[in-house]
Amino acid sequence: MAAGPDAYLQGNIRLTLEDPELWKTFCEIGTEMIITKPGRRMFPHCKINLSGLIPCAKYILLVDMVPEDGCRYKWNKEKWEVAGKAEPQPPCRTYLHPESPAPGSHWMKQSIAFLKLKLTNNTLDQHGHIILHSMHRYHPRFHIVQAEDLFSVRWSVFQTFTFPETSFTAVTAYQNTKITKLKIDHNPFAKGFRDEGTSKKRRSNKNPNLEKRSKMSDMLNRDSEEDSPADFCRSSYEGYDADEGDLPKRKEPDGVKEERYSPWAADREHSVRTESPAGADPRDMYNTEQLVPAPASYQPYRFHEYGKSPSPSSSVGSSHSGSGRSSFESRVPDVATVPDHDPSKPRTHEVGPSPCGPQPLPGPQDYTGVLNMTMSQAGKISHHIYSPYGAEQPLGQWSGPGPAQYPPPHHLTADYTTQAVHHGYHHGNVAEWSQYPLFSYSCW
DNA sequence: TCCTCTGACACGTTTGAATAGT
DNA sequence: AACTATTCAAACGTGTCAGAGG
Repeated sequence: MAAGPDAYLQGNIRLTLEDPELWKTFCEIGTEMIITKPGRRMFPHCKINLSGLIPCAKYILLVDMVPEDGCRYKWNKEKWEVAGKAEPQPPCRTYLHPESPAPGSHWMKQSIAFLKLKLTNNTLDQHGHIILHSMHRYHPRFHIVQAEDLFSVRWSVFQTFTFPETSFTAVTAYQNTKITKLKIDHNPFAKGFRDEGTSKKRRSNKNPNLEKRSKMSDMLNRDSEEDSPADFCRSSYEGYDADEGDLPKRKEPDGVKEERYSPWAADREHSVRTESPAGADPRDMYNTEQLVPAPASYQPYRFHEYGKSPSPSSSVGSSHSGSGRSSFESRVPDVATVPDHDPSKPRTHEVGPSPCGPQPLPGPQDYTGVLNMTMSQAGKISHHIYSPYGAEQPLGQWSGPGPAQYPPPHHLTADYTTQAVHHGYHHGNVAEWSQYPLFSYSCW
């Protein structure tokens, strides 16, 4: 797949985010994603390109959401402010791409969209949507697992990719009118709300509030013309770092180009990646999280490279090429390996929170998912894998929708889950990985 | 009073079955 | 009879808005 020339070669697998410019546009303002009880799709969508896979080997693609930090936020007069500590994490769920598992050739031949991924704030959700807290910040992680089926995933290599520009704040109603406008402008489903749209009827009925919105919209239009993205960013997040001394520092280093991006992204890069001890565990050689090299502004925040960073020139150069795509390649050998799994090791919190890792989350974490899996360790996992095509399909009913040309996946075992959590992601961000299990739920 | 969340609503897109045409 | 193109309605995905509730 044509990853842009900005993709620097770090390994075999290259993952490219589609529409990075759109993502960045949102990110600069502070992306918000609506979460609803029945579940809401993301916009922009998570859409990626993959290359460097072994054409005949099968892979499984997964997405999950991880908190950016341990804070809750509030929208106060045109900017986000910290509003206290985060609520206990809801059950962590993982979205399995409906076509998984499929050969590398299949994944590489076209873009891979996670269109049906839905976000919800309903902690009792029965549809397998990803559960998030409103007014909290998250970012998606993309996982690529080489595995013949979901059973063999346990022995496979995880490769995880994140894109700084995809971080967002979960909300039940849009807070920033600039985001609303952007969504309306870019989401075809919201065409009816565009100014030039045909829905004058509705808009002409405006109440004072609506009028205010309209004015705001006009202002926004002007803003868009007059303000640089950096200004956008600053206007939304000013004062945000000054609120709580013990909360993650949000201020950008002076003169760093990160100013172009929202503190969401930049902050995460600081807290999660920059200071992580690299390659502390030999297993890291097989399990990595890849921070996608983004435009130059992200460079200082590049995630640890296990002591073998690509030359800055190559990465910087690539990031400037403006290919219109964020991409990243994994350096991890693209082969299935058997993790050095020691079942006697503690399952959770086996390593104390790294001082370099993300802010520890407050309060008791909800490990429902992990517990489900762990308790069923002797056999197949007992929790459900949900399918939008058959809501109540129990685990094991993986007869996939659509691409039935691929053998139906098998079961995930509990052991697999714990491995995924404690081996698949055992690297510098130990606290993060151990707190956010990968496979408490799967769905498609 | 403020903030957050919810559900009904209008409007647009997507999807798939039914029908017509070749 | 088989295939393709078109039509149409239902389902679905959006943001808006008023009101509930803490």
